[in-house]
Amino acid sequence: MSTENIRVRFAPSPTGFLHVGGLRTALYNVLFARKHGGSAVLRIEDTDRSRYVEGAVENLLSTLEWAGLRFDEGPEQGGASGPYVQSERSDLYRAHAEQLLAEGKAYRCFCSPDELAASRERQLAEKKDPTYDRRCRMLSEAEISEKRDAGLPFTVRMKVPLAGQLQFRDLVRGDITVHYDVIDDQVLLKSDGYPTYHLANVVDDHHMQISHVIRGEEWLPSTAKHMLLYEFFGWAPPQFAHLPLLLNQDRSKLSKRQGDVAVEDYREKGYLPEALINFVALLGWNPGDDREMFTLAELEKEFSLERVGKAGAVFDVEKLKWFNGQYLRALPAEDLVEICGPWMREAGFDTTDPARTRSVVSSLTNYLTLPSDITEHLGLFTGGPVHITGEEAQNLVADAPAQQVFTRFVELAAELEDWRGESIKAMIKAIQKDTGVKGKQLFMPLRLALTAEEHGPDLGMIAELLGRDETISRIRAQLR
RNA sequence: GCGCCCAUCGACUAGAGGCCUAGGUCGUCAGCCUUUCACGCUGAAAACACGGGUUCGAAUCCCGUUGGGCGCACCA
Repeated sequence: MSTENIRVRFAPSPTGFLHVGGLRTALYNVLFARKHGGSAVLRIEDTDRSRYVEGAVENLLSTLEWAGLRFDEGPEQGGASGPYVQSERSDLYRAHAEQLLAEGKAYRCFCSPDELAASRERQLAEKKDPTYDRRCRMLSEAEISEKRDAGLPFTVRMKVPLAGQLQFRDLVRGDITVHYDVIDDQVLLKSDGYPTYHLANVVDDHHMQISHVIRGEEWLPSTAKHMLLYEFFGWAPPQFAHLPLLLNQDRSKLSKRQGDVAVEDYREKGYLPEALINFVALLGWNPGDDREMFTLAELEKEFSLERVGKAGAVFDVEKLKWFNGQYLRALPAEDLVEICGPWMREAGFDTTDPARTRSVVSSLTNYLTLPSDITEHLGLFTGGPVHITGEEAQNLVADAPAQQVFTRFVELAAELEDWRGESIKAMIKAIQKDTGVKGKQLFMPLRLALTAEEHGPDLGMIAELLGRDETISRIRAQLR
């Protein structure tokens, strides 16, 4: 593939939060740009005033930054093709609509939204395809002037050829053919003067010199309209690559109501950006071999559109969790402490002693998929009397061998020189020797006495973190 | 309804006519490791939607069927 002047864009509309599908689209765009030494442009598509959401742009930017995706041009960093917010480019779209009007490639439509809606319903009722009947396309000059003089609001529609077909090549799907007779006379300019997506994205992609349009498959059917517009304007179209959709468990387009779809949701739950990126990168793309763990930098080297699949991919949170656990466990201890800290404090755990906090986190690392999971295990190290529930467990602690172990434990623990995991374990070995109790009979009562749980991290570590006094007191509490 | 697109284990996927007794990963199950659990390790079950072609030979090419998705807004 030619590498000169590769320019791609990610063009979200700020209607709320960044969708994970959007994240993947942004990722693939950035990867493609980096791979080919090109530029990644971020463009805000906010031409729908009615869907404006306060703070959505800021949120979008901060989320992309969190994910580690950097753009070369955009509303924040600027660039030679700005402005990068469509609502600030209205004049440009209007001028181009005027040009099409002047050249007879578009026409004014005075039909009101209500009329159109009624017409649509009528057609649906008659089981016909809901298409615009093009009545305003036949308007005479006189009729047009009359309506304009009357101050009737109008939209600008593109004049789609009545017959024939159009073909274009998609980088992931190959040649695609669309017949003109199924394409509506698409509205290009709304009556409020703002452009529709179709006009704005073509005009902007051209003026921003976008070489490759990498976007979701939901745009595939309307790409024909875009190709036609390029033709109308006499511009060379960019290359298109339509990515397979991200799907719910039931294989419908990934949406809310069926789990989290906002990147922010995952961020708040404690997923690491590295894990999300790695996971989402593999939804529709693969390196061609068995590797699965990829950093952003590695992806930038490996990515290619040729290896993007065509079929939709189900967003499987289970695998995302696995990735997150992998990345969490690979983290340096200090980083993990930092990440888990807020969750621990929120759960009421005292993290003022750095060494102790670090030990607690380290002992629990293997139990974590999400950093918040740590709160479920903190009880092991917090004060208070231990309540052993369950008949079997209670019997185990009350049994003679256990009592022997406890007695000896208390004796030795009081004299143990340094209270560390290793030496505590050695001490337990000594207890085994002294009492003759071993294996499960030895360890389980101790574990129960200290934590009331049958499972958990290394006993020596737990005792160390509990501290000598607390450990002894808990064992004493079980003495009969 | 019409149009476009898609179709390999439950999920993500490898596979570009013989290398396929269909490979890897998540999940599931079993074993090992461990005082226990978790982590880790080893192994197992698990898929080419169906029907026709083409070919000496098809998961791979063609056609059809079925299934699924998306689109058909003065939303993007």
